[in-house]
Amino acid sequence: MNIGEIAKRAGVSRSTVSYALSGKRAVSDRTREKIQRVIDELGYRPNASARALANGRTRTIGLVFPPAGDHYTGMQLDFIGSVVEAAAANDYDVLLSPSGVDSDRSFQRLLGERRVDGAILMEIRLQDDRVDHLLAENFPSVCIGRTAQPEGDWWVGLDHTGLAAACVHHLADLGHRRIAFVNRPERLLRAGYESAHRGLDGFTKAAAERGLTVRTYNCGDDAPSGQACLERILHDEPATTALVTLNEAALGGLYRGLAEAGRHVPRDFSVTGVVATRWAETVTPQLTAADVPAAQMGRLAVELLAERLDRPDAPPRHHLLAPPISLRASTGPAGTVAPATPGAGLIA
Amino acid sequence: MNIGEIAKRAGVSRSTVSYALSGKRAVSDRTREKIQRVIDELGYRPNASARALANGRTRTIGLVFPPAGDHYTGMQLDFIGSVVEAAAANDYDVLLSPSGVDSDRSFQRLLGERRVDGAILMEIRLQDDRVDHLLAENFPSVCIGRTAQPEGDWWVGLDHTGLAAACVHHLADLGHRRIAFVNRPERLLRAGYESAHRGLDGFTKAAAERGLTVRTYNCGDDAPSGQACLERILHDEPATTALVTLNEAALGGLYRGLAEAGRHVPRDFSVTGVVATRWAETVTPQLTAADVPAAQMGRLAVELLAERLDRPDAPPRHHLLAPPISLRASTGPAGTVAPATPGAGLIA
DNA sequence: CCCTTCACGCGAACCGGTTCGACACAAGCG
DNA sequence: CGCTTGTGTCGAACCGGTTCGCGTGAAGGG
Repeated sequence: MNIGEIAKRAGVSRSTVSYALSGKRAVSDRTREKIQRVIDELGYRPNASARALANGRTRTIGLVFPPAGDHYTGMQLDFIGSVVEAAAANDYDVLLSPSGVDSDRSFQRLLGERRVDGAILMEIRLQDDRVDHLLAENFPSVCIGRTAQPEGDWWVGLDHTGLAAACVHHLADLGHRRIAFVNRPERLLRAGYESAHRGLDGFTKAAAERGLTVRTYNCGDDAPSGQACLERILHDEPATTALVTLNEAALGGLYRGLAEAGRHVPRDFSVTGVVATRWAETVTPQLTAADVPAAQMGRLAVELLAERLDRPDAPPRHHLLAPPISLRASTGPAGTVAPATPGAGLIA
Repeated sequence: MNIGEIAKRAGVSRSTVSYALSGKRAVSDRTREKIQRVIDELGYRPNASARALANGRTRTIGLVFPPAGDHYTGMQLDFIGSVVEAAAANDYDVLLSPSGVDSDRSFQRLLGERRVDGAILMEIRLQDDRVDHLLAENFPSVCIGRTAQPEGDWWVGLDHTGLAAACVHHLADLGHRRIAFVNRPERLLRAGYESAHRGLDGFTKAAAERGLTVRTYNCGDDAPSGQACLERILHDEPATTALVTLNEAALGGLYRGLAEAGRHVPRDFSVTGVVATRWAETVTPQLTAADVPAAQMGRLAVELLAERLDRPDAPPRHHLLAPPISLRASTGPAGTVAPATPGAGLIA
């Protein structure tokens, strides 16, 4: 079931079969039909490895998606799904690599052994050795996220600074004066995760601008951590009336903490942040949040990469997205009422 | 940067380099070291396509994960993550294919073009043409889930029938007499999705055994659908006091619906089902549920596949898992109190 | 001292495609 | 009729590895 077998049965040479398939040279209708008949009959499909070896293209892209922590977040799932689908639409396969750093074995396999034509990197850090490495080698890649110096690179990014700031302004406009910021885990912040840093920056600056009293927290990527974090927030400053979060995995826990503290959302306490639509709609009340347009970002990343692969010396391109805040049900005016006490939130 | 270049610089033949690397024939220490030095210096890594072509193994496995609907569910994410990690531990890469059926282009690429050594299939249907196809071709594969006739195949499955029944018994033991079943979307049930069918079966039979009054529902894989579904449940039978669900994506919506109907969980209404730990802990109150041990299942699937690849004519193996129900906070005794009225759930 | 044995290395063939140069043949032109 | 042009096909080389058979030289045994 290889090209030689097809050639033999069709009574032509291997090269003619190849040309009939690729169309790169003219083949007479009669010959082509004869070949096609044999191919259909035998269900022949050209071997991908042989083809990749011969023409240097694997038609596979690598998706480097390090686990953010012990597990994956819902947002990562959305990215993966959208990348895979966009890739399939462009006739690319997607190879997954759970690599966090340059030196990971899986990263080496993907790139060093040329298993992929190009790569899409997720979970970008401000200083990212993977990105540096690829840039130095001029290896075709596109980042979902951007480093501290993204100039000259290809990426699709989210304006975390602006989004976090927008959340602050939204709350300030509603009259909130004491708000908390619930970030990703400290480990990720220390590692230099872009969203954690830029989000914190945007939050801090906007809060200063508006003269708000703020505290910032790191919180594990899971519901129990979220609950614990909320308890800490109310313990540190009971007069807090709102929070902004980037941590969608903790969201359920934050809500639970509020419920247990007797704070009714949104009457006694407003919650907002940067969270993908799908997850924002899962909680009760639905979260007013800046959307993370994961599907769009995945698609854009694949399209940029496809372009870069087609024209190896095209100038770098990028997309910086700043989606709007979707107003749902989790924010409201800072009450003129006194800080809630347990039970106060219970009058429907 | 190919093996010939290395050979030239080390002053040996290409075959010697190959043997030095693979260890399949003796190479003198002196020669090996000389070769190794050149390799380290140039950062050489053998080309994966060439290697795959030569020895017929790609060291890549395919993960076929059709989107369950418009999007992916959290459980799928857990499977993907665990498969990727287990594969990396076994020195395999993972190629993703969003194929639902046999004839999908991506499925053809993966298998027909021999991009992968073997495949792991997710989202199995009772009658599944992908599985039939692979079985007929004796293509090395392992299913996460099982078809109606799983004998003779390789799979890792969950005893959905037993788990759904266990949920029913748990609720019946607590005194609930009227319970609802919230299944996956009707489209998936009609398509023959294993979990939807076996879960429904187990639920129905156990309920009959216990003489319960039940209604079953299909529900979209998202929170708004869950909320709508819950409204329908209470509209159809206001005396319903509990529900069992397989639909983790709808869970947030079910809870919201209960809250809006003024039913307090677990005092007025019990909720349980089959849901992965991570997601069960996200909702408030945390869900009492049969765990879906996704990490373990992914790992087992990879291990089975690795075994099958190493020994092509090993007899079929499988694992049927029946995890216990984790008691959390969402179920309680059927109240002797009258059905809740709005507001009644608010006395903390 | 000769013959066997073994360790080590080399060249060639092969995996299954793609692609280039050459060639045969027919058609078109003066 | 000879010459150019164009069309369709073929053979060979190549991509970058792996593997088999063989040759060489040194060591070991009788």
